[in-house]
Parts: sequence; C-alpha cells; structure tokens
Amino acid sequence: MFQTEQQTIEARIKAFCTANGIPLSVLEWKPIPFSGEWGMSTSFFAVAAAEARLGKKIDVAQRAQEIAEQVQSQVSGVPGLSHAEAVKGYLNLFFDTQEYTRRVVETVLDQKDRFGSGPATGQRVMIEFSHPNTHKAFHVGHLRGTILGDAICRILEFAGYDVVRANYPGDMGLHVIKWLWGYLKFHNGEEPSADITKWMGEIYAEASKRLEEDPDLETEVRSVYARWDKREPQIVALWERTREWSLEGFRQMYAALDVRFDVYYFNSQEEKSGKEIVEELVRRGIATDERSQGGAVIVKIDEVLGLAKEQFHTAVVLRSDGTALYATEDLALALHKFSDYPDLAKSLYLVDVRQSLHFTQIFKILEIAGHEQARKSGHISYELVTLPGNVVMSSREGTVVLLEDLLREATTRARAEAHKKNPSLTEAQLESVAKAVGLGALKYPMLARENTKMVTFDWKTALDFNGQASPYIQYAHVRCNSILRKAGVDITNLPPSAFDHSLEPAEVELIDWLSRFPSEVQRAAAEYKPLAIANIAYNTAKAFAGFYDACPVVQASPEIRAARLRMVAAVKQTLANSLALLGITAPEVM
RNA sequence: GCCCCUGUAGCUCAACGGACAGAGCACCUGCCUUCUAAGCAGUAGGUUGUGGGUUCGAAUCCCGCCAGGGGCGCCA
Repeated sequence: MFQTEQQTIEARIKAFCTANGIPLSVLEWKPIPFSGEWGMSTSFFAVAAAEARLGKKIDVAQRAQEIAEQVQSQVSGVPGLSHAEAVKGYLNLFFDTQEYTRRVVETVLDQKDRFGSGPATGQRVMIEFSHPNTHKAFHVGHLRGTILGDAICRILEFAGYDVVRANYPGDMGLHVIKWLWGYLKFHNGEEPSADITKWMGEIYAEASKRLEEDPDLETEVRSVYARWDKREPQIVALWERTREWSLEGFRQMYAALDVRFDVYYFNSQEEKSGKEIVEELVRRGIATDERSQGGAVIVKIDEVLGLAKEQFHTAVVLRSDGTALYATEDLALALHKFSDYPDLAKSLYLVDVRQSLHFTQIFKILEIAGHEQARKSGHISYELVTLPGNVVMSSREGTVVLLEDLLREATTRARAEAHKKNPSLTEAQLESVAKAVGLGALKYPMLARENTKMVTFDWKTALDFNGQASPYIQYAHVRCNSILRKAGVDITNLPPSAFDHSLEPAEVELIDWLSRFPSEVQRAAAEYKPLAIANIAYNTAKAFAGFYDACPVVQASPEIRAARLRMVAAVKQTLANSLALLGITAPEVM
C-alpha cells in the first residue's frame, strides 16, 4: 500500500550506499513489530556482515546500527511517512498514521468482497479432493480432506487462479464387492433410509463383521467379484443402483457442507485405460509382468532408474489375476485429467499422508514413460484425524464419528447457545445462525492447523464455541454489523474520513491486521495453507474485540464516529472475506 | 533395512532466518444501567526433545541421536 514511497526510499538508500562504498545488495522490508504505531522496517545486518567478510574488523551489530543511523538522515521528508528511527541495526519507517489508515480503510471499502484478492494469473489448477468411497460411511476422518480441499480451492481462486474442483469417488473395489455381497445376503431388496450414507455404512460394517466372524464366507465374496469382472448384468445393475444411492447421499452431504465440485471422475471408469497403460509399460520394458510365475505386474522403479539406494521401491500396477487396482486407475486418471483440461498448469491431489509413496510412484512411472503431464502433477498431503488415544477412524472397525451425527450435534448445540445468548432471535434467524455457527465450529479446527499435523477429534473441543474458534470470529463480524445497524447510517453515504483524530493503539493494531490480509492470501495460496487465513481471521477478530472494548463508536463525537464507522465497515468486510475463504458463513446476527 | 511426518507453556496449537517465542483451553483476580459478556483486562506458566554445525542472528536451515506416528509388490 506504500509501494511508491517504498521505491522512493529504496532509491535514496541505494544512492547513499553507493556513494559511500557500502556494499548493499537487496533491501527487504517487513512490518515493524507492533509498538503503538506501525510502519515498515529493514535491517543492515547483511550489509555489515558483507563488510566484515571483506576484511574490515567490525562488530556486525554495531556497524549495522551505524549504517542505519547514517541512512536515516536520507529518508526524511518523504510524504506519507511521519518519521524514521534507527534502532538495534534496524531502520524503522513509521507511516503517517492518518494517511495509512485512510488508505487501508478506503481500499477495503472500495474493493469490497474483492479486498485481498490477487490479479488473475491466467493459470488453471485442478485440485482433486474428498474422493469418498461409495458404499461406505462418511466420517470425520473424511471431513478434513473435504474441508481443506474446499478452502484451498477458495483461496486459490481468490488469489487469482482458475480452479477446477475435482472429485474422485471410489465406486469400485473390494469394499464395494464386499458391500454388494452383504446386501444380497442380508438385506436384499431393502431401500435406503433418510440418512443414505449412514445406512450404506452400516451395511458395510455389518458385512465386514460377518466376514471377520466367519472367514469361510470369503469365497462367496470372491464369487461376487468374479461376477462383477464378467460384467454379469444382474450384478452390474445392482452396482449401478446402489452406487447411485451413495452418490445421492454425497450430494446431500456436500450441500450441507457448502462444498461443490466442477467435475467427477470415477475409478470404475479408469479401469480400462489403466490396463492399457500397464500393457504399454510392459511392452516398453518399464513394467515387469510376473504373472506367469504367479506374480503381479510391477514396476521396479529404483531399478529402472538405476538407483543404488532404494527410494521409490516397487509398485504393483496390476493384480496377478489381471484385475485393476487403484494404482492401475491412477495412472490413467492422471492423464485423463490433462486430456479433459489440456491447459492445466498444475494437477494436484489432496490425499492423506499415507498415500505419499503411492503418488510419488504413480507420477514417477508416468514420467519414466515420457508423459510430461506427470511433472505438473503433485500430491498435497495432510495428516489424519484420529480419536483420543491415537485411534484411527475405520469404517471397518466401526471406530468412527459419523458426519451426520456431528453435524446434527453441532447445529443443535449452536442453536441452543444462540437462543440463550440472544433470545430475541426469530425462528428463521435461529435456524441460519445454528447452521453457520455449527458448521463453522466444525470447519475451523480442521483448517487452523498445519496440514502435516494430526487432528485429534474429541467432542468437547469440537463443540467448544469459545476462544480461538470460528464462533469468536463470526461474533466479531456480528458485532461490527451491530454497530453499523445501531448507528443507523448507510455507510456508503458517508464520505471518506480523514482519520485525523489521534488513533488509539487498538485502532492502529486493527488497521495493521486489515492491511496484511492481501499478502496472507498470497501466502496461503502459494503454500496451500488455509492456516494462514485461519490465523489472520482470528487475529483480526481479536484486534477488533480489543477495539470494541476500548473505542466507543456510536457515542463518539461526530468526527470520530464517522471515521470509526468506516473502520468498522472495513473490518466487517475483511472478516467476511477471510471467513468466506474458509468456507464459513459470516452471520449478520447471532 | 529404506523413506516421510511430528516433538514449542500443564493441555491443544501459532510464530514469511530477525527485535522480548505468542494465542486458546484449564487455573486465579477483576469488568455487564454504556455499540450483544460467544466478550475485555490482569496474574501465572518456556533450557522450543537432545548434541553439534552454518549464520551477524536459529524454534525455523544442515548433520547425528532420542521419542512418537505413518509408509514400503497385488488395501485404498
């Protein structure tokens, strides 16, 4: 926001250093740690260290301070800056408070829901995420990938990318065969209940349990697989019908979560071309067909690459009985995506960390085979959601917290809380607040965490609406709205404010967080890291809470009131924008 | 045996190689005739697992070690 001033200053500093033989290379600017007012700062440690390396006998810290002091005199009188100071080797340039505040607030109010967005990059990126398995339950473990993927898409779009949201349900595999067997044997003819996914999941869990109790039943399951492999019409029809049940359940779930997809791929549809790729790999000597010796079709990647140390290990790309497995289908899908979208700059897969090796193998095999698309493909991994005691959620073992249950619990809880806190809410308002707050409370903990860190799910934390959580941020947004409503003025009719009252520290800190939002969006996009947004959203809300407490708005004197109203409107907008990037609704009341 | 991730306050987690390592929860003390207390202010809590190295400067980068988790030819 002070690019022009920054350039002026850089030019002056560089000129000074050149004239005085100081070997300055690059200047890096960073925000000054908050100290009641703010600005940007740079340091001279690197220059001083460079001098020391040239043979001068100097104390680096001392010399840095010396340079900072000399440079300080060069930067006075730049419009927009109030003063400069040299301290501990840093040169701190303080912005003219009024001017800076005005620029930040007016920028936000001018750009509205685009504040923080980046210019169009012209690049198209595909993110594949969620990939639920049909015929299975959808539990909290799946929620992280879904929520994370959705947020990453929102962030990338906002940052200027053209995003393709892809889903890849696992609609065929051993789990489906097992389900079909269980259905035919124990539930034949039954129709799904209202909670489709839950009902499907129960049948799957039952089938797993029966198989465990009586392993002899495996032969029956295998025969179902054989019937599928022969495409026996009866089995295919049953599969199609039950698969559709699951997909309908998923559609309902995604609607409830406010997550959407642009394109669906299904592993059942990649089977054929996957097998063709494998055949080609065998023909070209990349894959080894060990089926004649009772083995599978494999790619000894390390050997093919001539690596002495094992790194990529060996990948199985086709079962010994010739049926496809996920690796077979993933080889095909990776290419399929590029034939659908030839201009993809990147094709990313958001899949949990246990699949890391799998994806490095897939991409490496395609690369060996000469498919350049592989270089544009990548895996974004994230850690699992576990239950207390490090218990991994498993549909098979029934150690799951179902999404349906969690959603219901969270909204019920949020509704009760909202009614208690604000009895004046109408039924319709209660309904939407419950949805916004309940859903936000679920999403935020999944996003406010490093992707590589495990999330331990427990009900107490999940339903705790206080502190660093989504409701706190939503509440800040509501309070902004409340002030604007109470003031009874249309903010768009207020002229830009001069902000020439002496700003309170709380106001300065608040403005500071607003100004950082655009760069955090870029960082979050570059690192696929919604955490950056979750953090700044919280920090902005926290700064606002401090402001709310320290700075009256509605009852302030006319000039201050007008200025603060615009500030509050800017905060409200920024909070709404950041929550939107997390896929969380910003309510007007709660 | 090979590879990946994690280790920061009692607990859960933050911290683009920079200034004094910060929040929340829990605990304790205050604050609702004032814009919604889902809030605010304050107290307390640290050898950033450990030993080296690089650097003017390391929680952050490199190497070793310890601890926990995960992945390594026909599950997805």
